[in-house]
Amino acid sequence: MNTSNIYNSVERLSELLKVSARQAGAIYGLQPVQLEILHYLSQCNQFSDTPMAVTEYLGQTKGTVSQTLKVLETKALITKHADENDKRTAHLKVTAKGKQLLQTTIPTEMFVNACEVLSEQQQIEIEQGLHTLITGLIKTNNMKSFGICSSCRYNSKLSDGTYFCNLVKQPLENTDIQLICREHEVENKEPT
Amino acid sequence: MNTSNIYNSVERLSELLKVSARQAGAIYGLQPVQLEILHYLSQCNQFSDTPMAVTEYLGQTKGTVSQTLKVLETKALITKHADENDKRTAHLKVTAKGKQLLQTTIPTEMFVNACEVLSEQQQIEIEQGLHTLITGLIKTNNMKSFGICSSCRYNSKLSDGTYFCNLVKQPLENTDIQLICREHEVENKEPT
DNA sequence: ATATATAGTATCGACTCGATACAATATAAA
DNA sequence: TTTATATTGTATCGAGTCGATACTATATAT
Repeated sequence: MNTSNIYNSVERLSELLKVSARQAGAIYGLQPVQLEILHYLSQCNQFSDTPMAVTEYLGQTKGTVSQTLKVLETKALITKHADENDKRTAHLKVTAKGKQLLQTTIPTEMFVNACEVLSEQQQIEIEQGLHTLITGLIKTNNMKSFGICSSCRYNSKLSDGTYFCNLVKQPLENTDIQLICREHEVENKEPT
Repeated sequence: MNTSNIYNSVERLSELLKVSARQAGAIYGLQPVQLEILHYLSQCNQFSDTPMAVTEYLGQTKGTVSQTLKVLETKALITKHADENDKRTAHLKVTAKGKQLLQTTIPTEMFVNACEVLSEQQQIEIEQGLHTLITGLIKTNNMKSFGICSSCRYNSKLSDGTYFCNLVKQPLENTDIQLICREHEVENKEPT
C-alpha cells in the first residue's frame, strides 16, 4: 500500500515540476527537456559532458538527444568542442548566455516559493527522503547513479590533499569533485 | 542551498519515473503521458473524470488533452459518456481492459523493487516528505491540489455516518471519499 | 433576447521520441 | 598489418506531444 502512495506522490510531484519547468522555460522558448539538459550540462564534469552521457542521463536514444542538442546549439546556449584524444566524441559547454539563463530560472520560482515556507529541519528531512528513494531506485534496478564525484567509490583523497579518480586514473581538481559524473558509483557502506 | 538540492533531487526523481513509465507503457504501446492520464482516470471521482479536469491536472491545454484522450479511446482503454445534465461535458470511464493494464503496470516494477528494500519507517518518512513538499508547492503557488475527497475542507460527515460535499451540495458514497477530486481544497488547520 | 462563459473538437506548426540507417573513429582479434 | 567489432555521433522518417488558434455547442448571466 505504501508503494502505491509513494508512486502516486512521485507522479504528482513530477507533474508539478513539469508545469514549473514549462512555465520557466517558456520565457526563453525552451521545452522542459531542453532546460533539463542545459541544467545537467552546467553541473557535470569533463567526463560527462558528451552527447552519450546526456543520452544515458535521460534514458533516451542518442538520436533524440542529438536533435535536442542541435536546438540548444542554435540558440547559442551551448557550444560543441571536439575531443583531443577521441575524435568521435564531442564536449558540450554551456555558454555565458546559457549560464545566465539557468541562474534566473533554476530552481524555478514555484520551488523557491515552496521551500521558503518550510523550516530548515523540514527541508533536510525532505531532501533525505528524496535521496533515500533515488538511491534505492538506482541500486535495485542497476541504473547509473549520476552522483557528484566526491561521493563516488572511485574517488580517493591523496596524502597531499589532492583528489584522484581510480577509474579514469586521473587527478581531479578541487572544483571537479562537486560535479556530476556519469561514471559515478555509490560507495560501499559495508566494512571492506 | 537546500532549495537547489531539493530541486535537483526532484528533477532526478522525475527523470527516473519517466524512464520507468516509458518502460512500463512500452509493452502496451503507451506513452508516459497516456499512462498517467489512464492512471488518473482510474482514481478520480465522478466530478473529476472530464477532459477539462484532466487538462487542469496535467497543466496542459484542452486541445492537447483532447488528442491524447482520442488515442486512449481508440485503444479501447477508456470510453466517453455524455453528461445527463450538462450536454457540453463528457465523462471518461476506464474500461476493464484499461483497469487490467493499470494493475499490471502501476506502480511500476522499478518502484516496487525500490520500495521493497526500504523499511516501513523509511517508506513512511519518504511519503511524509513528498506530501509536505507537494502541499507546499500547491499552497504557495495557488494551484489545485487534486487530493482525495476525505481530506477536503468541503467534505463533512453527517450524524447518520454518511458523507456530504458542501461545494457541489451532494451526498457522497463511501467509495467516493477515497477518490481524487478536482475541487479538492486542503483543510484549514488553524482554529476557525 | 442577448452577451458572455464554458466544454469540447479540429487543425497547424514546432518539438519529442524511437527506430533505422549511416559515417567516422577506436579497439580487439587474427 | 589487416580485419572485424564496438562506440560516438548525425540524418531521416513516422507517431505522438504540445501550444495556439479557430470553431461548435451548450450553459449561464444580464
